[in-house]
Parts: sequence; C-alpha cells; structure tokens
Amino acid sequence: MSSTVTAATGRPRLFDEDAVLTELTAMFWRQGYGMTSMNDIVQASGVHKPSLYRTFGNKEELFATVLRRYLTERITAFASMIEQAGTGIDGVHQFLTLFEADAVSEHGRDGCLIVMASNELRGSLPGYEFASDYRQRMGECLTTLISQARPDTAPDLIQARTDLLRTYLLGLEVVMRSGATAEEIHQQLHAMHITVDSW
Amino acid sequence: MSSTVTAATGRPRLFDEDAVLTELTAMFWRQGYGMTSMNDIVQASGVHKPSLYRTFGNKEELFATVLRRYLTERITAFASMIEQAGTGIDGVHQFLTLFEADAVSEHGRDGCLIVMASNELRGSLPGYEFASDYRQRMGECLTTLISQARPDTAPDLIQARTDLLRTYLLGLEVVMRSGATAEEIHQQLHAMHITVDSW
DNA sequence: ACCTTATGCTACCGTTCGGTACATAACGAG
DNA sequence: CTCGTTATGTACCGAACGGTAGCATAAGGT
Repeated sequence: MSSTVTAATGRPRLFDEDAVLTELTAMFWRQGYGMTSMNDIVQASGVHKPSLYRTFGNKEELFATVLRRYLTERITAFASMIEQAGTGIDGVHQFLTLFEADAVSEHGRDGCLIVMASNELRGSLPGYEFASDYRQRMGECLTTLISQARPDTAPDLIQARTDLLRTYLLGLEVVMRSGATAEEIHQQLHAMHITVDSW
Repeated sequence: MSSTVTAATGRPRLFDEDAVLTELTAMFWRQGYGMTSMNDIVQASGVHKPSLYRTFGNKEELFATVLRRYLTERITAFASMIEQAGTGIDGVHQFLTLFEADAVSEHGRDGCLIVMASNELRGSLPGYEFASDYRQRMGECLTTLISQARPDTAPDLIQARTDLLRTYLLGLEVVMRSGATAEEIHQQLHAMHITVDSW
C-alpha cells in the first residue's frame, strides 16, 4: 500500500498557480475588490474562467487566498525590515527609513492591501477578519523593535509606543494610497523621527 | 421680456433633498460605493429612480455630492471639537477625549467616509480628489489646536506635531472601521495622550 | 381656464456581472 | 489500447447592474 498521498493523475495544469496569485494580488491591490471583475481577472492571469473556478473556488475565496498570501508576505517583509534596522534608537530611525523606501516604491503607492480590503468590505466578505490579525502581528514586530531601542522601558510605555507607531503607520498607508507625493511622505515620516527622538 | 432668472414654476418635489442626502450618506458610509446599488439607494431614500437621476445626475455625481456635503460637515464638526477643547496642553487632551466620544458613536464605528472613498476608488471616480482636501483642512484645524497648546513653539515643530497627530488620527479611523472595540480605541488614544504630555 | 413645468411611477433598455455545461485534450494506471 | 481522472476552452446562463423612455398627473404662473 502506498502512502496517504494520492497520485496526481490527469492532465497537468498549464499555468503557474503562484505566479497567477502574484499577478492577481497586484491587480486587487490597485483596483480593489469591487472594481475588479472576473473578466479582468481572466485577462490579467491569462487563465480561463472555469480553470480559475476549479482552482480557487469563487471570486470571494480567491480574494481570501490572495489576502492570506499577502498577509504572510507583508509581515515577513515587516519583520525583515526590523531585523535589518538593528537595535537602539538608531534602529527605529533605520526602520522608518526602510519603511519610507518601501512606501515610495511602485506597490507602496497603493498602500496596504489589508487596509484597503478592511475599508472596502464589511463583515459579509473576507478581508475584514484579516485586519485585526494584521494589526496584531504588526504590533508584535513593532514591540520587538521598540523594546530593543530602550531595553529598560516599562512594559506599559512600550505598549503605548507600539500603539502610537502602529496606528501612525496605518494612517501613513492611507495617505500613501490617497495619492501623496514622495516628498509629502518624507515630511510625514519626519514628524515620527522627531517623536522617536524624545523616547 | 422678463429678467434672466427663470421663474420656478411647475410641481414642487415631494421629498426633502437634504434628508435624502443624509440617509444616503449613512448608507454609502456603511457599505461603500461599489457595494451600494441604485436599487439600494431607491429603497433607502424612498425616492424612485427617475426622480433621483433628475435631481442628482447619475450614481457617480450623487456620490460626489454626498462626499462634498460630508466633507464640509466633517470639517465643521472637527473645528467645533477644537473650539470646545480650549487652549493649552489640556486643550489637546480635551480634543482627544472629544474625538474618542465621536469615534465610539454609531457613525464613528464606520470610520471616515472620505478615507473609505479614497481607499476604494482610484482616480477614475470621485472621492479621490477629496482626500487631499480633507487632509489639508484637517491639518489647518490641528495646527490651530497645537499652536494654542504651546504658543512659543517653532513653526517647524508645530508642523511636525500637526503631521504626527493628523496621520495618527487617519490611522485611528482605519482601526475604527476595521471593527475595533471601544476599549481598543481608548487604549490607542492613551498612546497619543502620553505623547502629547511630552510636548 | 389653460399652458408650462416638473413630478411620481411603471416598465423596460442594453450591458455586465459572477458562475457553469459541455465537449475535448493530456496525462497515469491496468 | 482503454479507462478514469483532471485540465482546458467555448459558449452560454439567469440575475443584477446603471440608466431611461414614456405617461398620467399635480402644482405653479398668467
């Protein structure tokens, strides 16, 4: 008897599932959920509708898959920035600079997909439940960063600084998506650099 | 020959245009633009479709009207909060408390309509150009508040504090819309209270 | 009274939406 | 070679979308 893995018989699929998800992530990110039709998705992915439905379920499940994938990648990138930034107060400044570089990039201009989804969709659709998860994971990363900046800070204060920085960054993602220039984003971050100096 | 002003003859309309706009504002605010159909609008307003189109144009123009109206009301409410809050650092704390009271209200849970619109729609539709206007007017109000808090502060620092507070409040509106509890919002604002104390 | 103007309302338009039947093509297993 | 399985692609479905034509009617002005 073979293992529990069933043999993958039948015609192999011609498209790369991961590449398709990457393409569709960019599209949802740009246009939002409601403004992206299944025909748009077919055209962008090059995969015909029945194959999409067989592979990803319906539009809603497809979007949930995209969001899940985006969330893990985003948090990974976030953690990577914090690791790169190093420790001490300079680490926080470094992190803000890394965040800015990401913010003014091509995708950065579109803000955050999770923030966009939680703003557009309420309850009845996916994207909503991802927002609190995103906030929490973001908070864990920032707590690490802030703890390393001033190791002997009281936990309450670390928590407060984490909340401040996190909510501020969420606001910045809104600003980014609403069409701010690179200079404007730079100026916004300057305000946070000054605040960090008082920590 | 009469004057250039044409006489307003004919049957007067039966519905209150302003009341309808109020109702539709709440609806768009809850559901977003894309998720609100014209049939939803007909049902919510009690006005039939042809009357709506005659009065407000098409769906897009109707939404623009709603946004414009919301923007002025929102800024007025914002300025009113700042006026109520008074001067000094206590004034800033007062303002944050007033903001919190508004945030946990029924409409407050839906965040900000402008933020929602600028997140959902990009360029091709209204809501986008309102975002920068909203940010600027919000900034003017906050500059007043912050200038009154510490009258002898350098303009650069006032600008930085304005940027920080404004972007933070935008982030808070995202948090509000993504389903945060009243306690969570209170905790978030605590972080800003602490920061304000260092000003 | 009469004409003008705008109304409420029904029914409908063409288009696009998300989602599917169906026939066929490419594999592995016997 | 045949059979079962899974993918592909065309063509299509009913429903919902935003938007309108048309008509009887109600409220002015003169």
